[in-house]
Amino acid sequence: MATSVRVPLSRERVLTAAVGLADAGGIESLSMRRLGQELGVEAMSLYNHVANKDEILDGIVDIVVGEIEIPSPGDDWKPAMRQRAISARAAFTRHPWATGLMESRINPGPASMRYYDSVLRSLREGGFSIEMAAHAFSVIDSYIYGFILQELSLPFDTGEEAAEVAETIVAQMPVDEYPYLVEMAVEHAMQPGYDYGNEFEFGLDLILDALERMQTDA
Amino acid sequence: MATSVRVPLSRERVLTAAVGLADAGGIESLSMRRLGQELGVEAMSLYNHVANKDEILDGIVDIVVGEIEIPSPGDDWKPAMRQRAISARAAFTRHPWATGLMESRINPGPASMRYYDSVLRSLREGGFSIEMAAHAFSVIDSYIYGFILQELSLPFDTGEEAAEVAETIVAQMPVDEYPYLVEMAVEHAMQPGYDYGNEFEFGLDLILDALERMQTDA
DNA sequence: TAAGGTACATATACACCGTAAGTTTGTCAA
DNA sequence: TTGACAAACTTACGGTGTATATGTACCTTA
Repeated sequence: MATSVRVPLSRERVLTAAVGLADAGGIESLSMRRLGQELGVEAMSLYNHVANKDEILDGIVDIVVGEIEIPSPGDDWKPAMRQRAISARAAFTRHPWATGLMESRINPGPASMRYYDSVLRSLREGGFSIEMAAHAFSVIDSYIYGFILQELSLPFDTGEEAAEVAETIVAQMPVDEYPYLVEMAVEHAMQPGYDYGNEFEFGLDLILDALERMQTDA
Repeated sequence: MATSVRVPLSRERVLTAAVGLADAGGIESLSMRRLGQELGVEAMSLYNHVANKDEILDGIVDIVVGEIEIPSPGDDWKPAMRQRAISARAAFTRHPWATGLMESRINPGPASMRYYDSVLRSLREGGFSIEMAAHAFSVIDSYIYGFILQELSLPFDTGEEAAEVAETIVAQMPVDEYPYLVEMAVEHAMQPGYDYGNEFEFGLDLILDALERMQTDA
């Protein structure tokens, strides 16, 4: 009688729906009840496929990390690092909620492991010693996540928006108390064509060039 | 009869207690009810001094930022940036919960404004153009927050702990699947004397040196 | 001294949250 | 047909932020 084909739930379907929910309404809109609803199921049914909500959070972070393009064997380390940085920023921009989750998530999933391993491989094959590879990994990764974190905490998305927001903020800011902040806002952030996102590649290249110099000098 | 002197609640007392609660039990232990309890008051009484919980979160982030040593007028930009980076890391290490809050907090408080302004002043007085100051600010800040974020997401605190954790992780890791991860763990992180925190100054100096070179070359 | 206003603490209530425990249902093998 | 098992559902508990309404203690002014 019931012609509807029962599509069974699965860990994968749960996680995919969770990513969709977080994308649509932010991480705070991801509750077990809403997630169940999204899947046409009661909240408690989800517990047949994941141990608890923490496991869901770990899982969706790993999904986002899995979207980052990883270096292939044989790639030159410098363009490879450049590319993976840009790809990481793109992934976290698509899923802004994932950035804040990084801090609280302890258990790396398989995609994260593969990601880290391929980055280290790229550096080691590029001639970095173990210690220098650790240095390079740390500084590049810190920069990537830090930049994304800062970018996401800005109260605007586009350059035009930035100018508007800056204008209203400056208007109600005690100018003589924060003169350099005002200067930066008025003479830089409020200028036409400004886009904070453009800063990303400046810092990235500064770091990559410095690492390259350090490597060739040694 | 009642000899107890009534100490009235205030926004400041609320925020201070909130910082204490978050320090003691993490940010998820900070609830309005527990906070009221801490202050000997019902949860709803807090709303006479703060608009809502978000305002508390904004407020305690600003308190943490206020603990960062800021450059004084006249300081050389490079040691000033170095010092404020180290001081920022120390502040966020004392209050780890604040790092994750940075992403979700939009409204900078007075301490944050003063902090940003003094950093910009240091760079501008150090000879950076507005554009270069923006570049430098972005790359240094991104690095600082990114590093802290990474450091906090490590599942260990000390070098010895790191070695232990690495050992158990590697033991259950498919070695041939993540060879470079294993190499890094065994030949670096598990070595005596290892401490991820030492990476901080390497990356910091790499960035500061690169900025200095860029400035003198120009 | 009395009256009125203001500031702030409280009490109650609502809609949500994660999840423990127990019960029912759907599906497939014997 | 029966039995077993997986997976869905139901109910319930103790927590969350906060809207609303209700005291209550103090200060100001007459």
